[in-house]
Formats: sequence, structure tokens, C-alpha cells
Amino acid sequence: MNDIRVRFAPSPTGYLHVGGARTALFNWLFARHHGGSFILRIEDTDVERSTEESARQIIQSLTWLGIDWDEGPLKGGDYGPYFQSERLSLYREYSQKLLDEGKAYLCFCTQEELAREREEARKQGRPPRYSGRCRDLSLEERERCLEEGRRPVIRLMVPRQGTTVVSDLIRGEVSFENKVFDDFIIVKSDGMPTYNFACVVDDSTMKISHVIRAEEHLSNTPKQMMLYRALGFSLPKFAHVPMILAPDRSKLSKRHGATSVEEFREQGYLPEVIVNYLALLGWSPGDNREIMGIDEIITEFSLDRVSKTAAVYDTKKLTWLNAHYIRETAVDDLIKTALPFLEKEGILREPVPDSTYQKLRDAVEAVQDRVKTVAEIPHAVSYFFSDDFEYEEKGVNKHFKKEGVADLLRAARERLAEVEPFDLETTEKAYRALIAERGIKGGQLIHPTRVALTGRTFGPGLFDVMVILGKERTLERLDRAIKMIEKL
RNA sequence: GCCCCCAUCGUCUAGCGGCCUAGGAUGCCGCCCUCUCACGGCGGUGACAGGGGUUCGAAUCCCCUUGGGGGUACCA
Repeated sequence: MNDIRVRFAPSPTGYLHVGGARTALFNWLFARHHGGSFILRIEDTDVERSTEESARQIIQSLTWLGIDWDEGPLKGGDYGPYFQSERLSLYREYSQKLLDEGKAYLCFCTQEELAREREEARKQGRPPRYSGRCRDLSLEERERCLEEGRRPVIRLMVPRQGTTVVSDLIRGEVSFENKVFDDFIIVKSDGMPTYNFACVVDDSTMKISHVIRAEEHLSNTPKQMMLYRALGFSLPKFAHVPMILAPDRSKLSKRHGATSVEEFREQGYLPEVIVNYLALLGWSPGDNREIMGIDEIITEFSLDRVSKTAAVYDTKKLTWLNAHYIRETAVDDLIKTALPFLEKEGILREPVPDSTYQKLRDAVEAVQDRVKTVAEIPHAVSYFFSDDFEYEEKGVNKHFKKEGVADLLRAARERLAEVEPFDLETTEKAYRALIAERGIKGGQLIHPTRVALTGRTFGPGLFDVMVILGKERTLERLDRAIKMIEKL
């Protein structure tokens, strides 16, 4: 492992959504490509919104995706702890240092005062920036405020002149006039560090070499650079990856349906599909490859092939990719991932006995290229496991209400009764013979039979269905359908 | 309001001055295969936001406009 160190630093305030997952993935790919370290750090300094449950959830989602970390929660490492809430003494140490060196100061303004000032400034068309009033507080004034029990925040003294230039690996040089920034808060009145401060202290003390994060942080970067300078830390390299937008081009949020990794999992998407798809959102290998295995992506990944344009994620393409992977997956592996779904839908219970497993295997194989998600499998195979199904109305109208269908099915039933062994070849031969004798089109017999056996007008090849069901159940279902048709 | 970023088919993208009458994928449409539905194969639809420059030559470089996104919090 070399000295390339990157991190993913989510705040545990909700599920891991596709944007976060993509950021995590790019960091991870970068680390794996270069043989560096990938660190997971939990940014739980927002006491109000952070939850342990959310942290657990994020960790679970990352694990499911196969994004593993070299240092972080559950794993440890030489630069821990990896929860910011456990690093408070570190932030205290550095904020005190800034205070001692006169690079930061205590501010006693209340949130109400500040809000009022902002409002005032907005009305007058001035930028809503903090005035810097408390910079010049006298020692006495400070003492008095402290004695009154006011809880100050700590602000960084920001240079009023000059320019801060961010050197971004993806966007090139981006410059900011220092005067657009105010003396921003680095420690809140509850003693917790703000994002910009904790982030800098941690990235530096954790020896992060490349800060790869979403573009929404680009505007924060000059502030962080000011902190690096004030603290005497050396700068990491920055790379701001484009955002992922919801289909309506707005920022991703809860109201956009399935945006969390967890939801995609529940909907029957495969982790390797999410990874493949996400890798292609904002990055491409440079040629026309789209279906790429994880190892392939790792060897090809490079930051200079990351685009600058925000991407809208499109579940249509995700679904296509998922269907493709499902087709390519070995049946036994597919069954393994489908089992929880099958169980949930009451199709079967674990442990699956050998005899059932064989049937399950045949059934899954039969529907494998007909489903787009694993979650569709239970419904697709349900009639193989339950005799108790309804006939589709469309099928009844179209195929059961035809003249002479009952008679035709009766004839078919008699032929099939004599078929031995009952396999693909023999069943089809029997049917073809009957079709020829009657001088009808294949579909005229095959369609009503399918409705009789499955209740549906679509599905796997009819003879596959017969063989998987077995002779006995095939005949039973034909009998049942004939009876039903006669009552129509 | 101010600051920053971005701009190729509906969507994801290739393109880094001539190879572009702009390539691939997905979606959609049609045809073929076929017992249905899928799969697969073939074909079609569809984009350089607009305007100025620079250049022998611009999707590619520069400027403006427009549009989209982000930031501007005691959120991260």
C-alpha cells in the first residue's frame, strides 16, 4: 500500500443514496486502482440529525455494494477514531491553537442577531455576510459576555483581500475573491466543530492525499484552504466530481422515488449492476464498453476520464443492465439471491429440500431471460409451486371461449396421458401430431393449454412448462380447465 | 442578490482543430426469429443551446447571452 489515501465521509443523517454511493465508489476505485487506502469516516457532528441507525445503514449499503474500506468503523486503523464525535479533543486542540495565534476569535453574537442582520442585508441588496464585529471585542467585553454565561462560537479570521485558487484535478484552476467570504464559524456554541473545520483537521491528520467529493463542495474548498494555511497544514489534491441529479434535473431528495441503495436492493437490483451503472455515471473508459466487471473498472479507472457535467440517473438503463446481468448469472447463484424474495412472497421456505430445489432450478432457468429484477422472480415462477391460481381474464376471453376448445383440450389430455417418458421431445411430438391431425394452427392448441397450465397468456415455452410441472399436474390442470370451460 | 461550476440525441456518453454528412448505449418505433411473452438479430428515430469572434478549417479555442446546477447556515 502506498501513500495514496482517499476517504468517503458521509454524515449519518439518512440512507446512502445514489449520489453518495457514486462518490464512495469513485474514491474506492481510485484507491484500488493506485494500490492506495480507502478510508471510511463518519461525520456525525450534527448532533440533531445524526443517528446510529443511519450510520449502520450506510455501512450495510456499502458492504452490500462490495465497497470495502481499509480503515474505518468496524475495522479500525492507525488514524482513528473514525467517528468525528470521538475526535472532539483533536478539534479543540487545533481551534485553541488558532485562538492562541490570533487567527480565530470568539464571537458572542446570537443566532437571532445574525439572522436579523442577514435579513437586513438581503433587503438592502447587500451580500449577507457576517460583519466581523466580534473581531475587535476588548478583553473586558469578552470577559463580561463569558460571565453572563453566553456560549460563544469560534470564527476564523478570513483575509479581506486577495484571491484563493483551488487547483482541481477535474475542473482545473478555480479562483475565488477572498472578500466574498466572511469570518465563518469553525466551532459551534455547543463545542462541536463545523463541517469545514472538522473536515480539514481530519483530512490532514488522517493524511488524506486526495479529496474526491461531489461538486457541491467546490465552493467550500477555498474556505478549507484558508484553514489549511492557518493551521500550517499542507494541502491535499482536490477533485470535485459532478453531481447526480434526479430525473427532473433537481438535486436528489426523498421525493424522487428509489434513490437509496437500500431501495434498489429491495427492488431486486444486483449490487454489481449498481456498481457498473454508477461507474458509468460521470466516467467512461473512453471506448464503447458499457458492461464492465468490477476488476475491469478498477484497472481502467482514472480521474481524468471523469466528466464535468452533472448526470441524471435513468432507471430504464439501470433496469436494462440488471436484466442483462440476470441473464448472465449462473442459475444457482441467481437462486441464492432470489431465495429471500421467494420466501418473502411465500413461494417456498428455507431450507429447500433437494426435490424442490431441482424444480426451482428448472423454473428459474425458464424465466431467467424474462425478468428484469430479482424481485420479479417469485411472481414469474409462482404457478410452478401453487395449483391455486386464477385464470387471467384476457386468456379466458381469448382462448377459452372459442368453439370446441374443451373438446380439443380433452383430446390433448388423452394424448399426453399416454406419453412416456414425459419430456420435451415426447410432449411436443404428441402435440404436433394432434395439431396436424386436426389441421389447425399450433397456436390454437398451444395458447389455451398455456392458460390452462399457468393461468397466463405469456411465459416460458409451453413444453418447458409441461415438463417442469410433470405429467400428473399437467393432466390435473387440463382437467380443471376443461371443467371450467364447460361451465362458461 | 452575490460567488462558483456546467452545457453533444429524452437519458448516459465518445469526441480533447481537419478522421464528424457527429460514434456507442439505453429508451421508443419497425422488421426477422417464434406457440405467447421475453431473449437475440437487423434497421429506423433522435443532439453539437443561441449569437459573435479566432482559424485555411471548429462540436472541439475565446467572448457574450440563455439555460441548468451548486454554494452563500451554529447542515454536511
